[in-house]
Amino acid sequence: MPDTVSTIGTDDSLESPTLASRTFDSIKTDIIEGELAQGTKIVESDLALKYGISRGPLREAIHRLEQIKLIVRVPHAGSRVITLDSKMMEDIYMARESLEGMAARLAARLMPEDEIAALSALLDQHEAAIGETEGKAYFQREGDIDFHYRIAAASQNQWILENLNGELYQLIRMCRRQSGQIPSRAQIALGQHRQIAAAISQRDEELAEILMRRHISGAWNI
Amino acid sequence: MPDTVSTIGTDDSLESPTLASRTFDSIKTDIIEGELAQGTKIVESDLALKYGISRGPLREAIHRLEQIKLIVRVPHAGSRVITLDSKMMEDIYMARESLEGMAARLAARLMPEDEIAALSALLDQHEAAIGETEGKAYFQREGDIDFHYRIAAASQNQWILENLNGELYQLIRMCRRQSGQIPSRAQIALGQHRQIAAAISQRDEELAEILMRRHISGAWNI
DNA sequence: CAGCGCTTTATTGTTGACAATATATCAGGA
DNA sequence: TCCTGATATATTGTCAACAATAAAGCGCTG
Repeated sequence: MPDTVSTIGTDDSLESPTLASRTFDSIKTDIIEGELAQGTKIVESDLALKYGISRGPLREAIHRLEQIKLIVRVPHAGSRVITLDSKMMEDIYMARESLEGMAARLAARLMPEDEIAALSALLDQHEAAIGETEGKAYFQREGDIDFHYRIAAASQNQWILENLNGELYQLIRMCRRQSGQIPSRAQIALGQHRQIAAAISQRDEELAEILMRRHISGAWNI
Repeated sequence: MPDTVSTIGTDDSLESPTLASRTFDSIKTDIIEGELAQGTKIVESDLALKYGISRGPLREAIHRLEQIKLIVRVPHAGSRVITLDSKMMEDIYMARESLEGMAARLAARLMPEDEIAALSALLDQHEAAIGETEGKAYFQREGDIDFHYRIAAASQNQWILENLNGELYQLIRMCRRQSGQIPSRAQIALGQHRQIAAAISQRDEELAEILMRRHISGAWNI
């Protein structure tokens, strides 16, 4: 399942044109992957040394990471890797619920027919993947985000898309990856996805929004 | 109406501890106020000279402004002040609608009784202000945001609060201030605010959310 | 005269040194 | 012993010079 699945859009563009940009990507994955543990103190000189760059670009990378909320920074004192707690995750899931609900509504209004068909095909892929252990792991980790990403993109709302991709999905990925919580609800989630896709296909905005919100709030599962 | 009204929380903290921070605030208000016109090319050396600082902190300020979406920046090419178009404002209002709807729902669940009373008092102030020309101008410009801010704060959802305050309200203020569009619906808006406050007071989450969403989407008026 | 390519210029990206601030260490007194 | 205060250290904030990139200007050729 090569190309239909790589739409995750995390801006991990290979070969960014600027040092700060590349470093930003590196640190970001390091944090999400858990290589840089939660709460770790970030010392600019150390990291600059580690990545073999000067403090200037590194500082820019840190600032961007702060905006993404992967790093918390207090002036003159320093910065630390964020520590996820359940309150924060709850906040994030609620924001996501409302935003993705709206995205689903807009998608029902605006998604082109061919994209709806592609969405359906994606769900077929997922269904095929469930059952195979490898496929299952994939499905529950990254692949599933694809479904949500496509709906966000179909909303044609730049602000919602950027915030979901840029911030919320990152934090959710990080939480997943590190708590190792693999929500074994693949079958249920797939069914809900199918319902949502159906609502979009029928251009039922109201239903699409309700189903998406229920899907997110009810499960804490992407 | 001194202290009950100054809760706008734009982080324009007088005497920020760092140069970059102060410069960020300055440029931000310059852009919102229209002093720096939309689409203006930002030249780092020029601005650094203008504000009497080095390019380092200025760059940090620019990056932060980029995150707030007040500046758009293309690598190696330069940055320009954002130019608001109706599509962007529509996106923003839809995001706001969903986010503030959720905030209203949470506020209905969590807002302490005394804050609800204060909210009511605020609306009384607003009512008194309507009619006086000065008060009217104030009400329709900044004061009204106060109502929405308090609900966002009462949601106790950090993510929603930060995004509303940090980004969305700024852009809306900018749009208002520059298009000079003073929506003369003060009376209607006040009535809707009262309804929302009532729903919160009765702890009716569903209704609070619906009313808030209708208030925002129906009017494009804060 | 239009279009292409080179050279020049302006602007951004990067660097290492310096200044300012906060944290940690340690001595002294209650 | 524990707290208070000053000193020392480490870390961040700021600066000015340097390198790299992209845009502008110019001559050349068809």
